[in-house]
Amino acid sequence: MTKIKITLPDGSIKEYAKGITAGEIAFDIGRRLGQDAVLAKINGNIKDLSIQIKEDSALQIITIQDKEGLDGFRHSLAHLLAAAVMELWPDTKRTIGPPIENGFYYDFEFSNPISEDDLPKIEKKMREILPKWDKFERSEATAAEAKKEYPNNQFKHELIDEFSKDGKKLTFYKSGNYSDLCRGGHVSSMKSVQPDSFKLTHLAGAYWRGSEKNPQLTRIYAVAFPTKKELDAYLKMVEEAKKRDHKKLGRELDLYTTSELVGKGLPIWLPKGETIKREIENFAIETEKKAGYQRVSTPVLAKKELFIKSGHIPYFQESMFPEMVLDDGAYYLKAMNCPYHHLIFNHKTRSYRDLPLRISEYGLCHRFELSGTLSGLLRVRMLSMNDAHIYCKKDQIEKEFGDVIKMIVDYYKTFGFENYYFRLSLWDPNNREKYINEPENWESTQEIIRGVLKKNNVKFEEVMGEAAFYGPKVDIQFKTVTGREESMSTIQLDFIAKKKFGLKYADKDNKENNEVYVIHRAPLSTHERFIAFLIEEYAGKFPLWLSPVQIRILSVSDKFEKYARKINEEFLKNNLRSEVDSRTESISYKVREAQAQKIPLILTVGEKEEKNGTVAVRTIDNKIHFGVKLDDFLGKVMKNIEEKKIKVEL
RNA sequence: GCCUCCGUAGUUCAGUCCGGUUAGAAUGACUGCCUCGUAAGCAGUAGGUCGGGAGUUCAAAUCUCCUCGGAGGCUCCA
Repeated sequence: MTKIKITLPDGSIKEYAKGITAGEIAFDIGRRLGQDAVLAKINGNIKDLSIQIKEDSALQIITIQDKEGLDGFRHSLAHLLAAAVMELWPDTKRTIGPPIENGFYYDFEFSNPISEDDLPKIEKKMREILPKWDKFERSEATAAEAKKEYPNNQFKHELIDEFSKDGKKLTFYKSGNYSDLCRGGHVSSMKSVQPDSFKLTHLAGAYWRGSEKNPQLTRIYAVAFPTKKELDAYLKMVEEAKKRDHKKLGRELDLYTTSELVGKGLPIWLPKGETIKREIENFAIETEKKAGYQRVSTPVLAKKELFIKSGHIPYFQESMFPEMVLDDGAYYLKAMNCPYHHLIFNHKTRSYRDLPLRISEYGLCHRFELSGTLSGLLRVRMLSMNDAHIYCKKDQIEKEFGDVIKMIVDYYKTFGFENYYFRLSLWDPNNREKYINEPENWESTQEIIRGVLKKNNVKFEEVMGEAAFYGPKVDIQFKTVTGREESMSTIQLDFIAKKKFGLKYADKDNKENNEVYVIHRAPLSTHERFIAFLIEEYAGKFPLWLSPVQIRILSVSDKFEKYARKINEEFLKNNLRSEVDSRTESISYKVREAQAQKIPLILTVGEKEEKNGTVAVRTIDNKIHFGVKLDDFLGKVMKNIEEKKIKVEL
């Protein structure tokens, strides 16, 4: 029999009979590896373990510990879920069941709707079936054969037609007596799967193939980890994350509220939330001033004609609040600031010397977002945008774009964000009707932006077909503590505004030039979303400069109230946000309450402090510093705020 | 907008499945006592048309329908 040489990841070479499967090799290397094996990477390509190897190859066994292996494990459980559902409700139409970040899901069309109360029943059935399963057996089928497996299931038929294009063979995988159309990627044996390593979590509606034009299916979500220990750890982490939820903390810390009488997606900022908002806004004003921006403010309403001119009507109309008809025409609430800024650009004759012109505003916009998408402060209908538009020539794009990226990185550094990456959204040249027809502009500006990202050495990925219709953009993606990914900041290049608004300037030779590029940017997102991120990122423990109450002074008893008031006056004079708690409660009680309010500096004053002109300081990390000289304290606090430090050190 | 789930004092929750005394608790608020040294002193008082509306019933927080609001998904997006 012919032998083949297999090179393993550690560089060692083993000889096997030609036609051996990767799964057999895994068992040959070690029993444990054989059990944990999920997939094989042969010469860099992910393959099924049952694939026969017929020539000299490099082989890496992928186990449940690897990303691909974990996916295989989760996907195997998706098969099990479908099997359980099909046993319980045989006339259900099954569709697809991929692995996802912490588990998997499977989409079904049930003939009678199920409810979340059915999940334990399904879970029980899965555990009943599990011991009857072992290896996944691969088989091939033609489209006609495959369709027979799914009578009346138009979803599977659609997939079969698609996958069998060009006469390709379809593959089925079977374990126990459950078989499903599948391209592979499973655990080598279900015997290695622990019955308590997964949990069905919730139901959700999901459109077939992600399009709202298609029927809506019932999606069953599950979490799954190789061991119960890991599953429990994950569930615990989710519980912890819930404690940081900005909706919960926003209420507990009196930052914002909502009212049915006002309407959904319309938060009401309370004094403490407003303080944070104002601090962030002041920071932005300061930063933008240094960066050469000019600040404006524009009305929240405008006539319909403005938004027709900008093209937002009808293109963006369904995301705008409906028109208000008055005696002199129809008005709309603005959903964006750009049209106004373009008018500002146009309000006088511009020269090349004016460029780049940077116009900024914290503009209050209103967008009629679908009610189902609203969520706390993360998705709202009232948006306080940290907006600005940069009007520049093509040869200035690189510098301006780069400066905005630097500004964003600096902002994030100040706020202490680390969990983010840049996403460059490009046009799709094969889908041209979606985009403004300026192929050369698309290609050249995308190249400029890509270069800027590389030059700034930031982590970024590229996505084709995600650009706005008027130009490429860069979004900065951020992961919330609950694991959801959201866009935080955005920079967009626009080469349609110049046409819509006839933007132009006089060139050096006094010729009219219409090549005005607009950069839209919102580094600090909207106040609403940004503060939602901050609350969760800091778990409500804001840095001193942002804290709504920076200092609370607790008097040990009535006798020391006067001293407490005196130092409070001193703090207030220095523009600090300080208050006195002189209630005749125990010190423990007052400390507890101040801690719950996450006040960064809790000062206690009694006999010793009054006599020595000192304070006892309790910092947010629960450390107590006794006998701190008042002047020292004040100096350190002022410096900390000035430098926008994240932590307080005394 | 669509799917699943949820809505009871300011807040967190019990009671809802299986309709039946004046709807409970904790915490917060208020009043009084306590004058207190670093995460909860003691006592009392007020606070709820059970999100809103309609229906079924002798009787509805509880069952049905509509509606408003919220959560998680889908689609969309800062």
